[in-house]
Amino acid sequence: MRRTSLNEADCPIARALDAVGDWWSLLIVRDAMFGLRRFGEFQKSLGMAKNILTARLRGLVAAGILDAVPNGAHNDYVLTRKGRDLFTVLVALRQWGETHQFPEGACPVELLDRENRQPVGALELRAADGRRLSADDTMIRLRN
Amino acid sequence: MRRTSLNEADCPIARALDAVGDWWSLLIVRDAMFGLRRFGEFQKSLGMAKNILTARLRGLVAAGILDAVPNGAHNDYVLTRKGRDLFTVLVALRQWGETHQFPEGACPVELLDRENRQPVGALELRAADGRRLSADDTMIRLRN
DNA sequence: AAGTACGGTTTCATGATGAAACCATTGCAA
DNA sequence: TTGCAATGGTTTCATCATGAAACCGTACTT
Repeated sequence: MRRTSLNEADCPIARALDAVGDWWSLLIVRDAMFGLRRFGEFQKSLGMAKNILTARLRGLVAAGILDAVPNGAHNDYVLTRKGRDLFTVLVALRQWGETHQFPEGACPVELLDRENRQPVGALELRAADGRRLSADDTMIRLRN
Repeated sequence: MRRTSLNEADCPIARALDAVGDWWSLLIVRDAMFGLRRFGEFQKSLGMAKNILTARLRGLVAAGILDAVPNGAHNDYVLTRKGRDLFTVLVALRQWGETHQFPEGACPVELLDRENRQPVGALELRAADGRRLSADDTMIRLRN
């Protein structure tokens, strides 16, 4: 996959990208979250080369993001807890893409609250005491 | 950069990844958000090849994520609004990396609320009416 | 028994990446 | 003013990753 490995990095962002920072992995996770599970479904949805898909699926399984569960002759690829926890990352990318990669209001896909079919709100970062935080309100600290 | 282009995709996640889905871009943005702005600072921080850094900086400028502002003989690379809005994406990756790519509590870097120096809370997704939402509470819809 | 769909693997050409060398400009010092 | 080093790149080239296509084995259909 990647030439230089970041899985020893101190930064959790770097380590996260080491697992899912390539061109395809997050799209596979997106499709898995939508319900796809078969090799052919992913391949058709993503239009990617089959050998690359094989490599990515193996990588995601090795990373503990997908489980390969035997089903008949072949495997179903289903998200683990770790994989499902990428939901927030996907939502963040989605919301950024909606507002910055489409003309105003032109994004044809919406993420809705299932209960009342309304668009969801923007992801929010809050302090322990509940205040909303922006980038400037935060800082990085190295532990000990 | 990428062999197959996703900038025509309907999915905002795909479009987002088309801009920042490669190995280095989000790490550059992370560093820029931390305050780095000079070519040499990025190169030293990331340890990446200079020609690749050149290509990535150009790509990020072309995508409107960084501005190249002349400073003396050379450029400073500073985040645009669009680039700063990637903060949420970075926080999502950070939180996922903290919990899943390190042993429990072993992540050496913390994101703090600047005001009271406490760790920030987890990113939250909420419905219009304020309910907290998980993946299962949401659905995708194609507009019209 | 033959055909077809599925889930891959193999092969090969080509594009992206990375290391190293190279170069131009600026700042500084002798 | 000349020389030298630091900065910010660009060029070159070897190597790795990607992608298209062909191929293959198994299972299910007819």
